[in-house]
Amino acid sequence: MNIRNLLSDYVTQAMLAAGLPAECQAHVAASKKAGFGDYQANGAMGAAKIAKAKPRDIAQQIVDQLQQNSDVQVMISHIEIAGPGFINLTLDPQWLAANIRIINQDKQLGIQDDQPQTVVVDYSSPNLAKEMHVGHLRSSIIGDAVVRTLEFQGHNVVRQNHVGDWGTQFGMLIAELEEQLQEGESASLALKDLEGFYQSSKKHFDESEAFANKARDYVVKLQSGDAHVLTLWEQFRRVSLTHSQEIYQQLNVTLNADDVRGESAYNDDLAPLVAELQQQGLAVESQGAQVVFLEEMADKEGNPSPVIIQKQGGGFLYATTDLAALRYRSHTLHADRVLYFIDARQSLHMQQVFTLAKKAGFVNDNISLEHHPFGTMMGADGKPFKTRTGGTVKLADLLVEAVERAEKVVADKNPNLSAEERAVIARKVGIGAIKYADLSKTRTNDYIFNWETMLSFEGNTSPYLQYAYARIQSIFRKADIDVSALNSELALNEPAEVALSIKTLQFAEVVEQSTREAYPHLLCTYLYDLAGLFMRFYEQCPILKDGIDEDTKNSRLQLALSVANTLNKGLDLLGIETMDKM
RNA sequence: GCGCCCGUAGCUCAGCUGGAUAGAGCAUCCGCCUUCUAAGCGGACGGUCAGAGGUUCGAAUCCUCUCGGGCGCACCA
Repeated sequence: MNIRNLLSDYVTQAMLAAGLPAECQAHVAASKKAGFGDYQANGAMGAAKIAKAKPRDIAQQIVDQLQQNSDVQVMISHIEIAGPGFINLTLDPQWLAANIRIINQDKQLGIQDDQPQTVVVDYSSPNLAKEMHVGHLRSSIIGDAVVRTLEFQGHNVVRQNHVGDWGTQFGMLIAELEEQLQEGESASLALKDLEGFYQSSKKHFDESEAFANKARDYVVKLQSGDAHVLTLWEQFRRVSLTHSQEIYQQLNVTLNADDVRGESAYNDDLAPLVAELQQQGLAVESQGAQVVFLEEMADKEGNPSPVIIQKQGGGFLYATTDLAALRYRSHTLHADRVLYFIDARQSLHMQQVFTLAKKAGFVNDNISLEHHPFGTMMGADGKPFKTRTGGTVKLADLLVEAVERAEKVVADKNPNLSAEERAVIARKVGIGAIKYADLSKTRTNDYIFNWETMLSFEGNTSPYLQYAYARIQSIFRKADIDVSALNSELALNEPAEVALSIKTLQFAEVVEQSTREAYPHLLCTYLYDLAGLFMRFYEQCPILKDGIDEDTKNSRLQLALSVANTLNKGLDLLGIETMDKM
């Protein structure tokens, strides 16, 4: 149940019934200020211009029609026209109360997408040659939040972890691995420190001519399918994927081994793909390379945008692999949408690949190809986030630090917890804080990573939301009844109760918008507002205190339940865990 | 040079398809715990929405230009 869509439908019907042209839009939105109703329809002003009439007269005609609609009569308690022609709509508390009861009986919290789509989501996609670092954080957690939300809406989501598991650097790594294995190391032990391994093999490569030649030879052997080299490559790949998988587990990211479909998976498709582009007359030789010139993306002077799909030496590039992946995603996975959560710096590349894929017929006509870029994670100095010594921050280290810092705060705030409880809470709080700090910002901007603001746990942070949830659970424990079994009439008398009910019932609107635009921060803002309204309700509307009659108590318990369920689900969609105590 | 993104309170950020008096948090200051968890609540202070034009009933939001910042632009991914 989506309040805004519902009202939008009613207002649109009313506008048509009032004889206004179909092009007129209802423009329904939640009101920003108290005193302007709960929702407002702003379409009368625009319609007045089209109909060449006075805005307030048009508004009155719309209102007259609305008042004849029996559904509106149930839903809306008060309609007024204000200012130049705003139509302010106040929701009926009884209608709100009835809907709170409905969502309390519904695991989907009133959310059901009527048109399930197949959505392929490309996210995380680390390079297996190196250890996962902070640069992978945003893609992994933003992508995962959108994936979880799409699945909750009932879409068929196909995760694609397009890992970097192919290319020239693997010759060097495999050669290094071979040497260390000969010294009696096991693969998993040799690769325990993946970052160090990469550096030592790079050093080896730079310093030893013999080793460098071997590395180059292994690249060729790898690509021609040499059994020995392939075995080494598989060992390397397996260990590296295990590293990633550990990170996903700690981060509570839903990717697993089945979702991995790396660059190597498209290896056999690349040569035929280039041949096909040549046959279509799209790819031409230029300076020894195979290039497609896209006039669709020409610059001011009309110079088409070049996409190199094969190097002069015959090697393929990531554009080629991405094209092959796109074809697979459209023709084999039958995607309606393909979402890419990739750094904003890749925008030009993504646009080229999308344009070319459509032009060459590698994707179906009505597919939606979407690059959802994000900015860089910055340090407090406003420069890309690095360690004190200027190195790359490993994701594993970052997560450990988050949990350690959280544990100190948890111990400080609540000394009554057992060591076991404290450890579990610290993990959920620390990981949640790091994820929420990222998810709550508009993804397209760079964002400044700051331990202090993130773990101060005040204001718009995940602990605030988790705390709101824990407070509600604490009430339920104290009430000592099965709150989910309650199903009596609610009475929403206090302004804090009404405001909280409305916000709770707006969950569906926010979920819809956040997947449509792939913006999890909309969900964060919503949850923060919801938690804030709950805190106010908590202060103003006692539930279990003396002097509260049974009906009021049961009403408030049910309202609190709807909030708890919404907070829990909302945080779950962000990949953040809740707890009953903290 | 061309292209993309960005510029909102001292700091970190919201501001939805143009809507009514631009909102939070932090910081600063003032209140509220013999407890439904103070990781909280209430209040105060704080803005020429980078600047200039334009579009219109109405612009932080759309268009143009200027300034300032970030990032891309043929054989790495």
